Amino acid sequence: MSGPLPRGKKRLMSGGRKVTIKDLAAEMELSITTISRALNGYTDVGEETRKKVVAAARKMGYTPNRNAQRLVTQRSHSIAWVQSDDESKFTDPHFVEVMAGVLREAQQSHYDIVLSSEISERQMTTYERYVHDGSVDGFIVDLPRPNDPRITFLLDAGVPFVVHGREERSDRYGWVDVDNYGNFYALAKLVIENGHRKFAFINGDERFLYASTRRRAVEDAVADMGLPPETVLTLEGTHPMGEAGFQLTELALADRDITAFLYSSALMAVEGISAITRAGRKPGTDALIASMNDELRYLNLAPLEGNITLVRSSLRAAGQAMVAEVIRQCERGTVSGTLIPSLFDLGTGVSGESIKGDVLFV
Amino acid sequence: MSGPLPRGKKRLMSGGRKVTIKDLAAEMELSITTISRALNGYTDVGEETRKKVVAAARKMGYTPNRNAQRLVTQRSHSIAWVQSDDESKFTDPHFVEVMAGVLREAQQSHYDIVLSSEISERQMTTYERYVHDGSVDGFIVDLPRPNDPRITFLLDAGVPFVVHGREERSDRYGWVDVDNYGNFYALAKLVIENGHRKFAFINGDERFLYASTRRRAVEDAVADMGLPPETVLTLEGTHPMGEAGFQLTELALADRDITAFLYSSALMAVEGISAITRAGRKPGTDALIASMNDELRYLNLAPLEGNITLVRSSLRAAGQAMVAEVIRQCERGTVSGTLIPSLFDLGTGVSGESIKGDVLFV
DNA sequence: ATCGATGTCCAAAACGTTTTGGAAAGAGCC
DNA sequence: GGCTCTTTCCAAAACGTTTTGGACATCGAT
Repeated sequence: MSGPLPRGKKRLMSGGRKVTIKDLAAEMELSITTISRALNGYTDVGEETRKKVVAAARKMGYTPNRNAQRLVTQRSHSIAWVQSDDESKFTDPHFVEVMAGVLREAQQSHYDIVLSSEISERQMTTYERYVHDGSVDGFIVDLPRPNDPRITFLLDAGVPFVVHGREERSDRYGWVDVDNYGNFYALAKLVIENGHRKFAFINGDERFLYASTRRRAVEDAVADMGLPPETVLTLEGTHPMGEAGFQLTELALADRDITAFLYSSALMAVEGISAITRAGRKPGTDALIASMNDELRYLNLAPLEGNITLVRSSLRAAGQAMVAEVIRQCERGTVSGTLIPSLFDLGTGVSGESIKGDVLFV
Repeated sequence: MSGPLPRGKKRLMSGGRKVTIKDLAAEMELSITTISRALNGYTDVGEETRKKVVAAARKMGYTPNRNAQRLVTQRSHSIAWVQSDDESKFTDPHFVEVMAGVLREAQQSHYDIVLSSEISERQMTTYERYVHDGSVDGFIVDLPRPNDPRITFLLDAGVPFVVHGREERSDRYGWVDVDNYGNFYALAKLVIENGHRKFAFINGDERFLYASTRRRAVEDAVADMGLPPETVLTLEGTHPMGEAGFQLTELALADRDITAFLYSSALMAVEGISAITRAGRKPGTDALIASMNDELRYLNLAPLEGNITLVRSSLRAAGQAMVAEVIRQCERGTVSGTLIPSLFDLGTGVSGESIKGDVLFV
């Protein structure tokens, strides 16, 4: 009992070769032109022939060779996402959340995501290579910094890309962003309006624009409310992890005048809350807690519900929007910005009464 | 003052075309054969010409078209990693840790990682497509289940792949794994040898092999030590997140006979410890805590140091080993398994004395 | 009958590489 | 001078598609 191995679908020609368009053309006694055009839905092939071609293609297990397609069409249907290989950034849980959105949208649009990591110094060479060797059609740029060289390069190269965030040049490129300024201005205002005269702001890494923007927003709010700059104690977490949230909160707790805590990330907020609890204070009543909530799937905020004021925004939605934007640029040539909506969930303030606030939706 | 835009490096020919090997050949008055062979380090081109070719290629900014190379060589230098789109699995922080290793190794070996997510039902179509359209050379298979259809398919297709874990067929494919059985057998034995007669085992999702193997190991250890099965209360976390660690520990705390807690993941352990603390017991003295430690970068275990027995193993190293294995299969045709080492860090037991144990390194 | 549309089909070129199978020139040897 | 061996180069084929620019009927209208 020897012979060819039984396979679910036959996908190989005799000799172990994969089925090509030529095999299909020979089998059907048609030209490869007709096969190609039938499969790609052109109108210049008869309805009956098209059906037969599609059927035969399925039967023989024909799948067009992606690299041949890419070579001739000059489009790869792939998007690059280059990560910096720095410990702090890369293992950030926020990243996974964005990625979930990126991958979902890519899958639905039949694009591939080419992911790579590279140490900062050599990152630009990776971008150059991808631009010039035709392996991707566009780029996703994450966590922009001021005057980000990646943006400079991509703008100059004239290649499609999207940035997760805005800076000076954001009218010239595609971006997806949350209203960092508006959200944190509103949060700081909320804190002050609820009677707090000194509060801590546990921020993210201010080398990144999202964090420096948030600091500016909080400081502006303090100033606009006619309070002195010392009203807010801003502490910078060099990476947005829980660890920093705990330590920085302990630092802030040393100042007994501080009655409210504003966090840049819910990940830091939960750790901060555990520091506050350990210090013998009750979050939500002894201290007002407010935070950005990026909807990290593995972070359970339910136990805190009601005791914390959150401005919720989906990083996953941002990921989806980014891929959609790059694809639009590739296929329609349009460039646009997308603001991801934020939703306010008000919690409780000092001695448990619920927070007053007018901003419910941004 | 009009004219061509100044560029750092000229990479385009007049007309905006990218520099091809033909342009380079024309410029140098050599054949494209010679250019190609010079650039690829063949010995049949003179040393002087090679130097000149390399210099000219750099000067003109020539980068070989990846898709043309792929078409003619029939190798893509890419590896696919298909994720299931299920919430629970995909947002697992352990995944990011593995990915860090995967990307680092891929970058060093000049391979691209093509990442995609797909709902379970349609996952196999994605695999089929990647196998047949030539877009990748091999696959990474994550979190295998018993009789995993992905393994069946890839084995049948005869394409390079590596699995993060072992099952019945693991002598026929490349794998990378930690000694789940050995580690958890040793941990359970340690718990029992230190005098505990009833303990909880907070396991991961037992639909996955790593978790069912761990359960088997723990149960075997209990039996081998001559104790009844009720000695261990195994609780299954449907996903290996903190949340489950908290809730399942609370469940186990209801049984006052339980004096030790064994966790499948440090992520669950920290949450469990917070539940134990909340219940008024002191981890490390009132209760023995033991756990697997996958070295998640964002998880700070320092505060627990000394009070928890950990078996440490790097998921990042596993990621690196996986990529290396797939590449070896592609380039050398060899298939092999790699066991990632584990290190025991002993903590303290009941009333604070340090844990007794003979297994220090697996 | 002729002409222009219309509906189907196809041969050949093109995409940018690598590889195969030599060719040409010189060196060394008898 | 003829022979082989090396060194250095190259023309042409091949990889598997898509696209261009027709060809060839058929059909209606003139």
